Amino acid sequence: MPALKYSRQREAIRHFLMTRRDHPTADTVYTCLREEFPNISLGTVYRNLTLLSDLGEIRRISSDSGAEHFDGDLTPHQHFICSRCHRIYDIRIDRIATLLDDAQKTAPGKVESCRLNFYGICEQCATTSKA
Amino acid sequence: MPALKYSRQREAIRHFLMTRRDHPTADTVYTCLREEFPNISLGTVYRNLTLLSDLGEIRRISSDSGAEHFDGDLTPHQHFICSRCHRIYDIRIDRIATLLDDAQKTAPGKVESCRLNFYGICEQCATTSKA
DNA sequence: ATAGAAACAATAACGATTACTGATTTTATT
DNA sequence: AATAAAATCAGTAATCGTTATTGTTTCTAT
Repeated sequence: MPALKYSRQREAIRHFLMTRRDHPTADTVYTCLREEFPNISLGTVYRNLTLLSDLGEIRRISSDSGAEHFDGDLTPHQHFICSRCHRIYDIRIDRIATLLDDAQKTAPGKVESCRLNFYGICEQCATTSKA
Repeated sequence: MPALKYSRQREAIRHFLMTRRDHPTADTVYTCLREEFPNISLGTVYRNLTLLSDLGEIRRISSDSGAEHFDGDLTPHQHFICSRCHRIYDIRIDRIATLLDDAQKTAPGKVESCRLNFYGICEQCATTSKA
């Protein structure tokens, strides 16, 4: 692990994610940051997103359906993903620790974390489709 | 939903997945089926994998780290994914129904299913890295 | 046997991500 | 403050997984 050197771009990416309640993709981060850094590169965004998530400062959400999403909220929570519009909502479940214990009983290795996504149709899609 | 017409390729793909205990990617399916169908196309494999998972006859596993994996085992189970070698192991957790109920309490929509993956280092990787 | 529809093989196209290159910024040292 | 080494950058090309297209083959119902 090489020493991290400060970079304005990385700080901006981190800050951007912290202030968002949704879960942007790399491309969204890129597009939004171009206002502050008109010639930031998409490669820079990807590199720093990977860096930050390796450091555990942001979370990576594999939402399935194309691109990965990123989450600056590190408090323990899960996601409800709408199967129609693919929006990602935060939800909170207790008992995650118990889940990990349960899994450890039969897992062929040391269980370190879990990822728990729920799927369904969100209220917004449910109401609009009734029309 | 158009009527499904029989195809030898699709049956072979289904059968292949049923007889595997690991969780092959589309590319693995493709490579292995080429022994039986020397000029099967990768597009055919993808199309039928999508078809079968839409029909609910196989499961799609978003393992993160590149390609998607497919699982012919429909019995309720979860996966333990090694963060080092990315192998996917089956594990079984009860209480999934309870989880869905919990999620429904705060979810902004109708919860239909969940995907629960556990992450860690598998025993095989743990022992080999000690060397 | 035959005609229409669905599935096919082959290949091109696509979107997301990574790798490469030479220029710029940061940091440590004078 | 000037400078040198190293990390990071912007820009771009390349890669990878997947999907779409096209003209041919295979099913299935008549």
